[in-house]
Amino acid sequence: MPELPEVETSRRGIAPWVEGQTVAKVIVRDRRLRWPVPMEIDRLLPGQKINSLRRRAKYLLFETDAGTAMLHLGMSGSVRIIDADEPAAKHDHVDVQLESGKALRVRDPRRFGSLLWALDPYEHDLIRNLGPEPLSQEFDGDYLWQKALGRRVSVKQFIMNASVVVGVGNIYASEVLFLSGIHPKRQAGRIAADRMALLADTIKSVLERAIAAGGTTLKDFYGGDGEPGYFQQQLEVYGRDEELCNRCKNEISLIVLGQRSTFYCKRCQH
DNA sequence: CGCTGACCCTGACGGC
DNA sequence: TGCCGTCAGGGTCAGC
Repeated sequence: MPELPEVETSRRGIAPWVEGQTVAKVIVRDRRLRWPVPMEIDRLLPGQKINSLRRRAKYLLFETDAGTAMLHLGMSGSVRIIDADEPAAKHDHVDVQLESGKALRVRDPRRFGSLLWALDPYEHDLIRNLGPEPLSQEFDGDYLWQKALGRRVSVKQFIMNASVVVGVGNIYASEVLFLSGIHPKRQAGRIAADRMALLADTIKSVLERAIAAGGTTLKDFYGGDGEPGYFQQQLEVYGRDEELCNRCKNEISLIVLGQRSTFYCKRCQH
């Protein structure tokens, strides 16, 4: 469910409710996420003030003087702000209660997400070796082109590789390649510099556009379940196999690359 | 080092 | 109504 735009939208939505707040109590109902929720979360977080809520890749970082809680939403995770006494439903695995009387509730049916603890999250094994943020200055066509030198993997798998660039999930990978006119199976190392520049620019603009859209439709962080659907009307190819390409009216194709569904237009992408 | 495929888990959905 | 197979937007890891 959460791609980078949704994680960023979640961050912006909950930040005003948690930043500067002190944690009153932590309730872990189910420790079995991608990795077991470490005891530090229960032991060290209470009493700490959340200095800031940042995002690195798809991790939400709750920074305190004692350390940082790292939350990843995986495939099916979501977070929202609730009244602390609201009854928990199935899959509501963790509550972080705040002194304001509100609580941050983490829900994750498939439990592919994670909640970890680090003294310095930027040195954590899962974050240390990540590629640049797509919306940062250091990510551009030159970087992508350099990074792709000699790489034979498909460009779609290449841009979805978090050590290349973070935050390009399966939906936006297909979208971005369509908008760039690049065939998803094309080998990464066989793309000319000018086309890589277009690809990098398209990644930035699509993610920015999706964040902007998310900001208007994921507004309800108390009651709602955060179901997306907002970008759906703007999708050009994702989930549209056998429908017609908006640009050339040819049928959109579906293939599998790296075990992930991949949508593209045979006529528009080369 | 680069790359591939198995795997983690629950729920939704379509076909019968 | 229920059962079964398939699929899902995340990522790590072992092994070649």
